[in-house]
Amino acid sequence: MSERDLSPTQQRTRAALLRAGIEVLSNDPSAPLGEVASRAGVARSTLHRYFADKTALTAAITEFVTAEHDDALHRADLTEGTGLDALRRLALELMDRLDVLAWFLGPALLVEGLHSGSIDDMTGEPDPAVLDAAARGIADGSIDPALSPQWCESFVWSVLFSANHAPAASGMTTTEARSQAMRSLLKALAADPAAVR
Amino acid sequence: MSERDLSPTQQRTRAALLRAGIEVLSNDPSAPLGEVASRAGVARSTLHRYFADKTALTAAITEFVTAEHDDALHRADLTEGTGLDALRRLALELMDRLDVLAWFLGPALLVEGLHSGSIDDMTGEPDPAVLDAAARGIADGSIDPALSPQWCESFVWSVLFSANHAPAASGMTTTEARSQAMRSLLKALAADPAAVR
DNA sequence: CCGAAATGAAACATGAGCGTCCTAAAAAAC
DNA sequence: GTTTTTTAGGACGCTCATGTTTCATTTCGG
Repeated sequence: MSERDLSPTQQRTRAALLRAGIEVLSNDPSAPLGEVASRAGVARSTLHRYFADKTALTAAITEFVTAEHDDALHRADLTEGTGLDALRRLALELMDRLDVLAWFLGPALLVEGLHSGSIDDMTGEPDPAVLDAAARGIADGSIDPALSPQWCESFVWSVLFSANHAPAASGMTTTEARSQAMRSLLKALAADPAAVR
Repeated sequence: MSERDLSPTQQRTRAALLRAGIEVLSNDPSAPLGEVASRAGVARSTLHRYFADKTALTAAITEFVTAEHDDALHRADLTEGTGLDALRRLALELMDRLDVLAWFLGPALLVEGLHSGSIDDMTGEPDPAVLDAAARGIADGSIDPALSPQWCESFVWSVLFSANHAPAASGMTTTEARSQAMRSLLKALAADPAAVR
């Protein structure tokens, strides 16, 4: 009861609402629903016709973003090549979806809107595939053995966060931020940082 | 009208409220004020006696955290030594204050609670002293010339963010996270990453 | 121990966002 | 061009956090 069984028209408005929800709620999780609606170019009542609750909206958004994340994970093909190369491909894929994945960098880290609003629930998403790739990288000598797989994953997201906010915060362009982010990421993770072109 | 002219008793409750405010509101900026009060072990009316508005509370918190940040900046003595060493000292000082500086890593980045709640207001705090140190590091050959000063600063905060959340997200200890964070930071920024012990 | 200061607890009015519902208008499908 | 679908634009009651006020109680200072 989430996506199919919708007319083409409905699918587009639904998609617009999800996009708007990500844009608005990523910057201010407590923003009124009316703001999401107007951002989507839609009346508040219409939003409510597609998503009953605010929780229903956030759940749908999370589902949507998760799908995008899974797609990135799939295309990165983490089981291929050295561990470092896998994480490099992953970071590149994730960067191409930063506008959507901002959802994971904003409210999801703090509120984790799905279930509860409680404090200290498991923030972020420790993905086993990423942990495996990092562990493999440490084993195959491509990733710095002084780093733990958990840190590697956390660090990847940290760099993505910076790459996403740096353009707005300081005055650098998106491409500048991304290239420097990739360089910083690889140098930090590599067992042999000098080999980073 | 902010801190002095307070009895010792009042100073302690005020400090407790600020601490509680940081703890609670950093994780959920839209948390009820009653939650802040109870966290401080104080009645909601008492909180309101110290801070009229919610904006007054957040402003006082920001002032308090900013003071702590300035102190870290002072102790780091950014004008001393190479640029990379300066940033290293800065990161260490900031890490010792992560519990307080979490305020800058959470709501302040998104809501920037002081003035408006609008979107795309200047997120974060581009500090000229840090930019200068980074620029000096690039000039003196200690910092990777492929990185811009703006990115260096953004990256420092990014790593701090990760060091703060990694323990909760994955299962690593605080000391693990901090040591790996420092290593990652230095390797990424250094012009000669191999020289990082 | 006693006056002053500080707090706890509760009641209260207010406003904002939410969720529901309804009707006329617009847009799409045929 | 007509029918069906989808939307806009409200009105409405509800909940909840907020901010204010008052009064009894506790704690502090000398």
